This record gives sequence, C-alpha cells and structure tokens, in this order.
Amino acid sequence: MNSENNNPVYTISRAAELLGISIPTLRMYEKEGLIIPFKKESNQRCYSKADLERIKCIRETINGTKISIEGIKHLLSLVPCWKLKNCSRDERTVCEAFISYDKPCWMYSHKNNLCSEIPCISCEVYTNFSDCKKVKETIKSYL
Amino acid sequence: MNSENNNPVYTISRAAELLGISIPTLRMYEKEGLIIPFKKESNQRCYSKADLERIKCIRETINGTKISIEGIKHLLSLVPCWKLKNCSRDERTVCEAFISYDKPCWMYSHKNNLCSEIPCISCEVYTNFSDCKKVKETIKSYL
DNA sequence: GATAGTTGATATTTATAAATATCATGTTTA
DNA sequence: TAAACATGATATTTATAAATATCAACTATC
Repeated sequence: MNSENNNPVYTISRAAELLGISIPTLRMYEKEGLIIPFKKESNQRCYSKADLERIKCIRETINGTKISIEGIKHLLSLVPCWKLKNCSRDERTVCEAFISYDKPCWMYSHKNNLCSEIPCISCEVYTNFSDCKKVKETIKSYL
Repeated sequence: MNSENNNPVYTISRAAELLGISIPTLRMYEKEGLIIPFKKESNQRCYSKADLERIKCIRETINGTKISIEGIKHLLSLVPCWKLKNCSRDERTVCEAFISYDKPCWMYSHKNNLCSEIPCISCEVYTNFSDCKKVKETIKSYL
C-alpha cells in the first residue's frame, strides 16, 4: 500500500544485516518462493521495508511454529487466488496454481491468463499472504 | 464405510509390525492428533485396516513431501468442518476448531455443540482427512 | 501366578531441514 | 581500474524434528 514501504532500497547485504541473517539464507527463501525481491536490470536484488517485514514473518513461522518451509508452501497454495482475482471458470480449470497444492500461485508462470497482466510481485495475492494465519481467515470469509 | 476395514483388530505391536515402524512412533502420531485408535476399556489401543491405511498416508506426507508434523496439523486445521457438518453461525463463533489454525478440529473437545453428539473417531471430518491433498479439493468444492 | 505385552514418560539416537561458508565469476562505484 | 559487493552453485555446519530405546507400573492370556 504505502509506496514508501514498497520502495526497493536495501541491497542484499544491508537486508541481511538488518535481519540478522546470512545472504545465502535470503537467496534460499527466494528460491523457495517465499519472497520476490525487486531486481535491477543487472539482476541485483533490492529489498523494501515491506520485504523485510515479510521475511520477519516468514522466519517467525519457520522458527516459531515449526512448520517447515515445505509446509508453508503447501499452506500458501490454499490461498483461493481464483476467488480473490475473480478468475473465470474456464481459466481456472487450466491454471496450474488452481490445480496444484504444493506451492503458492506466484511460483507459477501464469501464461495466457488474467495473472499474466501484472507481475506477481505487485499482486495482492502475493503481497497479502506472508502470514499463514491469514489463509484460514480468508477461507472463512468465503465459507 | 466398509465395516470390515473399520474393525479394530490389531494390537499396537502387530500394527507396528505391519507398518514396519516402532511402537513409540505410533503413540507419537496419536499424541500429535494424526490418528485416533480405538481404545478398549482397559485403555489398550486397537487398530483397524483403515487406521493402517491412514498411517501409511501420514508417513508418506511426512517422509515424502517433507511437510513437518506441525505443518500437517496446520493444513488439517483448514478443513472447513463447519461447512461439512453444517455448523450454525452461532455455534461456530464460539468453536475452538473454527477459530484456531494450528491443529485439526478433532484435537479439540467440542463441548456443548453439535460435534459433542458423536465421537471424532467416527466423524466424517476425521475419517476423510488423512491426506492433505484433499484439503484443497474440499475448499475448491465450495469456492 | 507366571509370561508376554501393554501403558505413559523420559532419554537417546538418527535423519535431515535450515542456515552458513566458500567458491569462481560478474557488476557497481568511487 | 581497483576495491567492494553482487551473482549462482556447491559443500559444509548446525539445529532440531522424527524415530527409537528404555523404564517401572499395569493388563491380558494361558
């Protein structure tokens, strides 16, 4: 929301320093699809304040609740993106994110559907769901 | 369904033998709420064929997908029991299972609501959900 | 009433996820 | 054009979940 918080201003070393973790850990979270940092043209990562908050939340889930990263990915695959984005019946039947249950929708490429219009990094489904607790709240809001 | 499969006929040692695991492991799965074995009056556990299948499924999830036990519990807490059981609006607002997101509904005591009428061991919510894959299918059936 | 198998609880071992270190190579910046 | 920092990839370490072993007390079976 706040453009201030979404400005990608921190290098990876500064982000690691602020979070008190190592650089390879940040890369690992990204590889696992838990975080999508902004990338410069040169391919260098840039983290925003919002990114740092997201990572703090992820680490709380990993180290606090003892859900494994694989568990978090499975949980996030249950976010009903098709509802949040008003995905049509026709579109969802061929959408990998709708079909699968092992990783969040933003880990798929979304070719040829409504999700190809904006990048996942700025999609509400990605930005709103770093906290696994929110998944049940969202499901309850529909059921 | 099939009463044959639900007959509690195996002792814990026989169940452990058939599954190729240790007795303490079976007790641990139970403590974690993943399995509810029948108990004799003397408090001794008795496992059915259906129980063994359920445990096989659980082990596949733990050892195959690398979702931790804690992750499985969180996933199973997303089963929309309130929909499956037609839980009223009034009842759900005070139901721990509806409110929480850290363990399946059958790990709660369900005092003073429609779930206190039958034991969880014979409830469809418990019996139908050993496979975490089914959770998304169920959510999709409603959304 | 003796043997075999159960109970819950605690202690220990084993397997592996999570995090880090290190690498040769490429990019930024002063 | 150096120095500092980035990249991806692989190897290693560390932390801990999962599984097992062991215990004294209790229950079943013959």
